[in-house]
Amino acid sequence: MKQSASRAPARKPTRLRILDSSERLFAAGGYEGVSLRDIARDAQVKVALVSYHFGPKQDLFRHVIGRRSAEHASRVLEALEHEEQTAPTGVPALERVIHAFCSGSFELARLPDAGWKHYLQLIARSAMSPVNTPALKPLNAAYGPVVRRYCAALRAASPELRDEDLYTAFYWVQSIVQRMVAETGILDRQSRGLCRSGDYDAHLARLVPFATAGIRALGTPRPTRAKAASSAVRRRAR
Amino acid sequence: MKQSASRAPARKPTRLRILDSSERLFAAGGYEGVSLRDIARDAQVKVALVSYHFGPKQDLFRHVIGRRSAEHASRVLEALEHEEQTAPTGVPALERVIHAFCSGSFELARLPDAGWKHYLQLIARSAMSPVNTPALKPLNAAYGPVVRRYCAALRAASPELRDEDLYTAFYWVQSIVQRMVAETGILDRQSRGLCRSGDYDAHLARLVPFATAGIRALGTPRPTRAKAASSAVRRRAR
DNA sequence: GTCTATAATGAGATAGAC
DNA sequence: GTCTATCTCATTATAGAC
Repeated sequence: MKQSASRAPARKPTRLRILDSSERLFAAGGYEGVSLRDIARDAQVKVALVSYHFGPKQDLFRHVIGRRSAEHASRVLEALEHEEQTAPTGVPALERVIHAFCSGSFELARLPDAGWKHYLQLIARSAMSPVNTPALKPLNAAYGPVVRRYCAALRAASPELRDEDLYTAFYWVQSIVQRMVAETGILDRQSRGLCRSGDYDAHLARLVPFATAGIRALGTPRPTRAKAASSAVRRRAR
Repeated sequence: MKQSASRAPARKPTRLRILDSSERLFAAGGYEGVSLRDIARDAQVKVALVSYHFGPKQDLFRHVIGRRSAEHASRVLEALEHEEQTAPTGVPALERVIHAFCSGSFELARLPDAGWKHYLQLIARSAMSPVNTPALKPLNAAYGPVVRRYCAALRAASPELRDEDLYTAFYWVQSIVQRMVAETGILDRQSRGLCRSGDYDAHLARLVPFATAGIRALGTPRPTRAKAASSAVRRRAR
């Protein structure tokens, strides 16, 4: 909390500038797509300073993740706990669980501090890699409890669902949330500007009923699944 | 179609081996995460041969995309056209449109030829980058018509939906499909082995009713959205 | 088509002066 | 903490012999 003595425009501390630049560039270019030199240039420091403060590149990357993962995870968890405390029966309804999960990330994505958006883009990107990104272990550690608690809440909210349906459906909700906070611009283009990536109010208002109805539909018995699969799979003309 | 004269184990042509290795490695490591040397080693050729056959790295990447994008796009389109031809009214029901879209990719993902899986992983990964991957323009060209045709079919199948809801919901279905064919292994771990990434029959049997019910729910009028947004957004304790 | 050789650049990391 | 200087290695790409 010490303040600079001069009247010169107070520059952010070096470590912070490096972290912010890393976060932004890693989110845009991926771990391998960004060099320490890119980061140093963006942060307006010499390259050696990056290594001095954070060691090897992998450690810098883990610092970027570790700076926000715990707070993100507790945010999402607290949203669920708030629902559990305010629900009359102690068991929040399905749509409240969905709402808590989605809004927990959406609220961070639209904060004026763009850092949160970059962080969320970064983990969305990391979660799409089929192979071990340097952040895989720390991410699992941070978000494992979140997944477990939400699965338990979903289980309580929809006892008619089978476990496989529940896990898969929750995975799909995660996929959608990560995709939206990634703000790739694809939706804006596909809709010719009708939908805007940053309109999280609209996304939330649509996603909650969409996911709720989708999950409920999995609980209602449906044809033996052989029918749905056979009709088009057999058409192998080409 | 010429066959080798000797009895030695027929090796695939060089260009093909390079393309297959590139596809596999790019899918796993991303464009920047894989070097031409990695590819040459995997394909068991000298590095110079890669440049000789495909020019600079970006051109190689575009060759990898271009080799399958047209066929993938027509597969997905043909699935829709087949539904349109067999539907009594000429307008396939919502769930048939969803089914056509998902099965069009799922069928390719589980072919014995792993190349298709790698290709699908690669485009799923590229679609998550917030910034221009070298494949962005060719991908838009190949899949633009697919998106337009499916949006039109969804519009015809659910006239009660607003355009914004339709575009967003279809974008979510795309997100889920891409996520599933990416086969990251995350779902397997979250479900502790209960769900398996490669079980596309199960995925399809769940995704069609999930998405159908989700989209239908967007057509039913719902509270002014101010309610859903206000209840939890205002809790900003931290 | 395939090879060796090499050019030209950029990468991550460290040593040591200030 | 910050800088300059440098080391070592890997990268893409090309030239030219076979």
